[in-house]
Amino acid sequence: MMVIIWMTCDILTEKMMSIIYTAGMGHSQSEKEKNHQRIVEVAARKIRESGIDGPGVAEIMKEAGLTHGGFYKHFDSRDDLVAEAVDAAIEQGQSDLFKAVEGAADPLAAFLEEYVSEKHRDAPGTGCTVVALGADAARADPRVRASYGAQVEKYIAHMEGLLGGGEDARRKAMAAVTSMVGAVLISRAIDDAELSEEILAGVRAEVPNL
Amino acid sequence: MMVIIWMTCDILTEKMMSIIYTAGMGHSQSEKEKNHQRIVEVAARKIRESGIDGPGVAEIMKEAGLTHGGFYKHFDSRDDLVAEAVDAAIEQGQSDLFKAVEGAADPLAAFLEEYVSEKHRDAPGTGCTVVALGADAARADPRVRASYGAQVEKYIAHMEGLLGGGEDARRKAMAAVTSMVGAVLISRAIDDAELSEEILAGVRAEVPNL
DNA sequence: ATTATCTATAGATCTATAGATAATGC
DNA sequence: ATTATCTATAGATCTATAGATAATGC
Repeated sequence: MMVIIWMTCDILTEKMMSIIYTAGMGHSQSEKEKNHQRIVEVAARKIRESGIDGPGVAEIMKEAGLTHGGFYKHFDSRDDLVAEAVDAAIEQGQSDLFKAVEGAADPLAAFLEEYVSEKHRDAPGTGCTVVALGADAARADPRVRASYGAQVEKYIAHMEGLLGGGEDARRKAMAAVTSMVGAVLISRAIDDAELSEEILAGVRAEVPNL
Repeated sequence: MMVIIWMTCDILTEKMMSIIYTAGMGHSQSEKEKNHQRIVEVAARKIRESGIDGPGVAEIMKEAGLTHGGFYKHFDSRDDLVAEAVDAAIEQGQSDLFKAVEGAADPLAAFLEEYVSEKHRDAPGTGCTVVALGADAARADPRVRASYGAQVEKYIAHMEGLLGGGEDARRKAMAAVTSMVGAVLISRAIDDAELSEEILAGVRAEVPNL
């Protein structure tokens, strides 16, 4: 999408010209970096929505405002994009989550309300990658599996802190994380809206009792 | 695969001829039913291993000992096969699970040891469909989502019984089922073998404390 | 005659590449 | 001159179909 801004002043500096032209054509190095980042961001959303094999290269490029032929000047292969996109998806999903709960009076309750929610269920494209990749991750590139594993470990450590010490806090944290991930996964899959909500509410209520 | 048995006796009855021929050629109605069932069974395993979109029609037919052209005399579309295969996968996975734990002294412990196990983790093709379809189910045909939801409800009801009554038994059962599903899902995806086993062991140990 | 399966292929994908085009940056 | 992107296409899929072949079953 190219937006042309007509200016009433008579002089366009070289810099301004450059920005306007490259916004549409994109042949400078700084534009390439922005394009690269946009491709990754589009892919990070679409693979969470449609699975790792879901979106094609042409579809991703089109949504990033480019044609599919240019893709291979940015990435050696589709798998390379996926590896980058999974990392971006993990980072964005975690960052949004932590931002939403920071400073909460009851951090555990806030974390559960944010994660085990209908809002999260209905927005896989911007949500947690551990849920969204589901069974895909087990069949994916080693890089994807490594990133996935690191993120799971991070969630467990975070939950261990929220559940407040104790001898078997780590074990409880693993039960909590698996339950939260399972709840969002299942709530997305089932067609019975009532059961879907009941499962989310049930897990939100039970995890603090672990 | 066609096995021809050479017999030393001189007389082959019509019935015997029929069996030998149709085993290879398969043009009788009873053979068609067997072929249909074999296609469904192969698909039920392969979609749990590779996802709903994973195996192609040709690949499934080949593994069932047929050529891909004949597929559409058995099913109107690939989606129709998937809907049937998901039901078969759910039935087989549940049946194997319940058979393995029936008559156990401690039914809850037996259920957990069977489900939240490395054996289950390493055999998705014959395991629980709720885990194996993961995020695929959310994007699938309404028939698949309906079957998936019914199976989740069945697991919750079963777990409610195992956790032994109580006021919030159903809520605890939902936490238990989501944790079990999440644990097997995550244990399959991560590349760190130690963490994978730790998560399974942790959930096995914590679910009875719910 | 009917039908279950086979061979062959149409038409629609999808990943990746080749060569042209139009910009940047020395 | 270099390079980021574009158009066009090769080659490999995949679903679905058409018509031939070889069996069943009246």
